[in-house]
Amino acid sequence: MNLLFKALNDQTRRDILEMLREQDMTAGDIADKFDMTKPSISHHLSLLKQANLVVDIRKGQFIYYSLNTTVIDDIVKWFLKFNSNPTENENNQDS
Amino acid sequence: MNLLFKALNDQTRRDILEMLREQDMTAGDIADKFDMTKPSISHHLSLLKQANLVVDIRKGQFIYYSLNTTVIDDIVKWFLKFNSNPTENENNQDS
DNA sequence: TAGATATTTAGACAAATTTCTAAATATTAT
DNA sequence: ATAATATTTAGAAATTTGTCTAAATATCTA
Repeated sequence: MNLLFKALNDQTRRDILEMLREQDMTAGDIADKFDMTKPSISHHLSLLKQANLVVDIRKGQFIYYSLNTTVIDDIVKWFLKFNSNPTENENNQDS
Repeated sequence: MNLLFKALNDQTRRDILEMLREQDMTAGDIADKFDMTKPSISHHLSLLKQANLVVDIRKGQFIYYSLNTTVIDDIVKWFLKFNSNPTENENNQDS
């Protein structure tokens, strides 16, 4: 969970995920969409990869990045815990 | 979204959320659960509050913290985008 | 009012993060 | 082989973050 939340804690990386939702892209094409150097984007892609949010496949000179949505399922599960009452709780302090 | 992901990007803060899922707690009681000073916990609570993930209510000397689950709905919605194929326009948000 | 308790605010500092430039690696084409 | 293109790695600088201690604020009680 740590790497996952860390990867998501950056607007550029979230933007990359949203772009990859539309279609797979090469590292260079991704970098072209941002006002940022290629090494910086490469670093962001590395963090997304560490979190297993994306997968990369080399095709010749190019490296294609694509979403891995199975991790999304895990994180959604983590959040859904908070929407179900743990012990049917109205054990709250009311005035 | 920025404050939200920022708030979630810390194990201590995620632990606090999980504790508040069970029951509302005072700042002091929360701090007692961690090997960390009260000012540090107070800072974490401040970030959770900025993200609107928790709400605080003073009762006398004590300040009670409790979860705000409406924000969870928003973030889950953000994630569920990634589980529906954009080009084929399939909507699987019901669950 | 004074003292005790609960909590936050302020300021400092080390560690982590983001970004850059320069250089390295991998592949393709001439 | 050499050059060109695509991408990553390395190292450095600026910023942000997490934590601490000390001090401030708020409330309760004797």
